[in-house]
Amino acid sequence: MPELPEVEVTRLGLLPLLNGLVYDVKIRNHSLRWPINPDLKKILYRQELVSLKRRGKYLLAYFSEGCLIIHLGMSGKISIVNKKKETIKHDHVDILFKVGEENKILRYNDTRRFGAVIWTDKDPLCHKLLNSLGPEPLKDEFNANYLYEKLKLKKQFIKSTIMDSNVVVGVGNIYASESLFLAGIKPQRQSKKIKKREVVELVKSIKVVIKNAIEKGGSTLNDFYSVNGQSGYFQNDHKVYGRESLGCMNCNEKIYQIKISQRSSFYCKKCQI
DNA sequence: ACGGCCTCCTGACGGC
DNA sequence: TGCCGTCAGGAGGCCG
Repeated sequence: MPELPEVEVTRLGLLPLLNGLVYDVKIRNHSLRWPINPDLKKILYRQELVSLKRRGKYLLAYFSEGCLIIHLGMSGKISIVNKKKETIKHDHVDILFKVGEENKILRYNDTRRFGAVIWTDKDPLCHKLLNSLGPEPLKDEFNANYLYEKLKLKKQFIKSTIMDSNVVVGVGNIYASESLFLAGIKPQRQSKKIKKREVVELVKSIKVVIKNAIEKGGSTLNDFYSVNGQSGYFQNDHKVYGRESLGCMNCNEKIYQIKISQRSSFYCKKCQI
């Protein structure tokens, strides 16, 4: 599920845990992408959750003495539950908080276990997983001049480049196809051959696509508490992703599906040059 | 340094 | 019904 918008929606959903004190940690399965620190319970005990930030698709839970870096991988979900809620398959981690008079549990579920829960007592932005990340797509540092300079050096396909988190964070497989469609650029164009005026469109498109998705996700934020963190933005709204052999929403020509670096990519041969 | 490929893992789905 | 291949929203790591 999680592309950047989903992670941002998750972050917002966790805000009610702020200022909570950890009184227990339960780890049912340590083997995520990297093994969870076996001392995590000892480490987090009595620490306060001070702030919740996001960098790309990484969720940063700052505690009094360090930071928990959480990545949702392909199938990770976080929800807030209470003690009565029974665990289901793949509920790997619970962090139990006392927030004011209430007990609240942060529950991490991840079917495929490509996600990560990493403790660091240093600045998480200096962690090797985060220290070379590119700009956030919605910030001004991500602009046409910046991207054009990056693309100038790149031989790879444009779709691969915009999905490279060292170029810009948060553009996943869906939004890469969607942004390129909106910008009128074929996913298999060589990056260095994209004209400046096309880069201007591409940057605009990425910002629009990401912003829309966050808004959609935000509109289902109420579900966060009641169900299990899943939000509803994901379903429709895709102009090309998953629409192979259907009619293009602009011109009605058929949408093609190709593989680029093993990932499905969708585009319209007529609308994208 | 770069880019392309493989990999981790579970589950859903389609074809035979 | 079952078995097998393929595919899935990520991204680090390895190799040429």
